[in-house]
Amino acid sequence: MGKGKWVTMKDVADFANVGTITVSRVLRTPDKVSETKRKRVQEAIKELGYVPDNTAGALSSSKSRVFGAIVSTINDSVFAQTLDGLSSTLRMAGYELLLTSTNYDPDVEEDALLALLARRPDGIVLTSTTHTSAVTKLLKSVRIPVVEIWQLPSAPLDIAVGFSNFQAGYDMARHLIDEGRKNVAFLGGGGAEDERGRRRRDGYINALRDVSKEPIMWPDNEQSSLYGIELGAAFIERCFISDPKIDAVMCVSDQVALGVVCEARRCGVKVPEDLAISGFGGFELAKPSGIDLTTIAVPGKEIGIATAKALLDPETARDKKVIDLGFTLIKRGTT
Amino acid sequence: MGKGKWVTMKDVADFANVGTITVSRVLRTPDKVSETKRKRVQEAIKELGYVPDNTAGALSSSKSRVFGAIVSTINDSVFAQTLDGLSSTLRMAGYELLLTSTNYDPDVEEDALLALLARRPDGIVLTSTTHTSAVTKLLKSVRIPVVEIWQLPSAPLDIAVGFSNFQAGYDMARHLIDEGRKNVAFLGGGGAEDERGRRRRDGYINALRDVSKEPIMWPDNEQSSLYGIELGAAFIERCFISDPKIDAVMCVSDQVALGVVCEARRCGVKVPEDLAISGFGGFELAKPSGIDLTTIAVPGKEIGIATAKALLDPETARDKKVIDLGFTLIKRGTT
DNA sequence: TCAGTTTTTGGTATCGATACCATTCTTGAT
DNA sequence: ATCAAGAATGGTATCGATACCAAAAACTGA
Repeated sequence: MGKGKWVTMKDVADFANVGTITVSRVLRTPDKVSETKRKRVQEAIKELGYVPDNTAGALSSSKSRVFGAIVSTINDSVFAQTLDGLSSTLRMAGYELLLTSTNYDPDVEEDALLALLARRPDGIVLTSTTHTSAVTKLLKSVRIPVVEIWQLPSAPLDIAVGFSNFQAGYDMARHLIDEGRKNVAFLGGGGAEDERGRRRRDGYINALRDVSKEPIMWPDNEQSSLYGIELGAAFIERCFISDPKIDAVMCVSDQVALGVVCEARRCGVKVPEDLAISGFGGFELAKPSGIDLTTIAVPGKEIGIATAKALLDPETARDKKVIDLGFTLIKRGTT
Repeated sequence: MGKGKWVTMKDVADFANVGTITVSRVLRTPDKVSETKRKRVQEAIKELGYVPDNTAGALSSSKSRVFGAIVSTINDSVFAQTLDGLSSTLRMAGYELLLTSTNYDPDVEEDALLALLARRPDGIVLTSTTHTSAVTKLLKSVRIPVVEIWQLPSAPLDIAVGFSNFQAGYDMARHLIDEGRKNVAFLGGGGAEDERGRRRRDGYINALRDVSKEPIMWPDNEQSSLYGIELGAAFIERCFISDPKIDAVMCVSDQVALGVVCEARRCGVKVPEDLAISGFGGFELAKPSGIDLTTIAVPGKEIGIATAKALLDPETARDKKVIDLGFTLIKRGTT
């Protein structure tokens, strides 16, 4: 009890007058132990304040009961939902999550992966779908489930959980066109670091081509340092004002759309009469927020939960390989 | 090379014709090995694709090179910044982060802590400062650094890194009063789950008392299910309109403030003439966003970095025990 | 009652690294 | 040339659990 060292399984076994293996069984397969001994052991555990040592267990069973995740950034509310769903589902099953972020740097991904593998995780989650060749090679050589999430890759390494960003972009563009908009612009998504946003933009481009329209994209300069709300605000002033034929803008994210909506209100632009606005992400900008934004709701938490299930039961998940959870286009007041 | 089993240190040693311990030293203390052997070992490592097994290392050295973090929720952009800073700083030092979220449930915290301790982390990070007695007892008995972050506790268990929410609330209230506002309201922060918000509200209450004013708090009903932007939007309609003497509102968060600003614009309320608005959090609602919100910027990332340093060098950190990183009141256009 | 199962239990080897100690090899000073 | 001090290297025990196998106990049906 806190002599500076941890209580070991042997201490518990001696205290309860059983073999160590019996203690182990009480913890892992309680129904294989007689009730008498089970109770005695459980009391001993409580009495001594025993906390099992998983590192030792991992070594001998080669099951770490830990999963590793490499995310581009934690700093994104939709990723965060996924992590929340993932981590809580895993913990209920007795697993933990080892988390690393790369800040969108593929070289970091390689380092991070090596560091994770050194912990011998029972599975790996990746949010990026483009990897260096070293990463791909490593992932193919390990015999653990690898789940790529969010963006569905064309050729999954193992299992993929997510939805099609391309389709999301396509559907939203079609929605705006179907609403009678003549000149639909796309705002954001040009940055090299945002692969998912680019896919949505590709979907938009294809939708416009399908109705023989030329896409209008802003900012055209890929170097633009604006993002989020600021980008949305800048759009009104620097693009919409100077190009008044635009009657709808499809934003790469809800954040951006929020900026557009607020700035439009400030400048007296009527929404949706003068300008229809749509976002992407779908979180808390519904009617009661006063924004009432048309958007695409993404199953962030569901992706986390489905990923956890795939990790815990990879065989079943591999039957499908690609688990498409879809998305929901929510029409609200801004279109 | 992927026969289904991992390459072990012994394989590398045999390949390079050295003892296993030499391989170990090449990885951990390279300058204690002669250059000849070091190079030979490094080549062998690359050749065989050796990835060290940290679970084994942790067992024999009783250093896991993993830190555990228990956060209330990942789903909060300011926490996320901290996690980003924490995780990247730790990884540069060769450590990883084991992450668990409690969803604000103290009972979950206890479970999560036990699960973490089973992994024998080298240190623990907690975002909550109120713990069950079982948790406190456990944390006191372990001989590893425990860092409580964000809200500075009055009696830290070990080390604390953060800032004073009370002071932040106090300072912002004083700012509004100094700007000549007569009736400053506080919006949000009543919920039992949001301890930090409550502290800010306490600071606000004290500031008003100091100038002999009665605090105005909304929603008074603690059960209100509104939060975030929606709460902000609701304030205008349900509180401000019916109580026009209010000339300033101090919001518990930037999210809430954003809702107020947008809804105020929509309803034609002049900001800041009719209503001054302030937020809390300080992220990307500056001038270019079109919102230009007065707020308190919180050193989210710095907290993460300082926490990492404290974990890596607890002795130095314990000299201070409480590391107050402060905050910055940023006056902008809404006040 | 007894052989044949099934259930419960424990002993011992093992996982893959590091700690500790002992040994060998350098190096430099005398 | 010799010895002492220090650097480099390796052998073996060890960390704390689980796997595997074997033994003991309990149960079954004829």
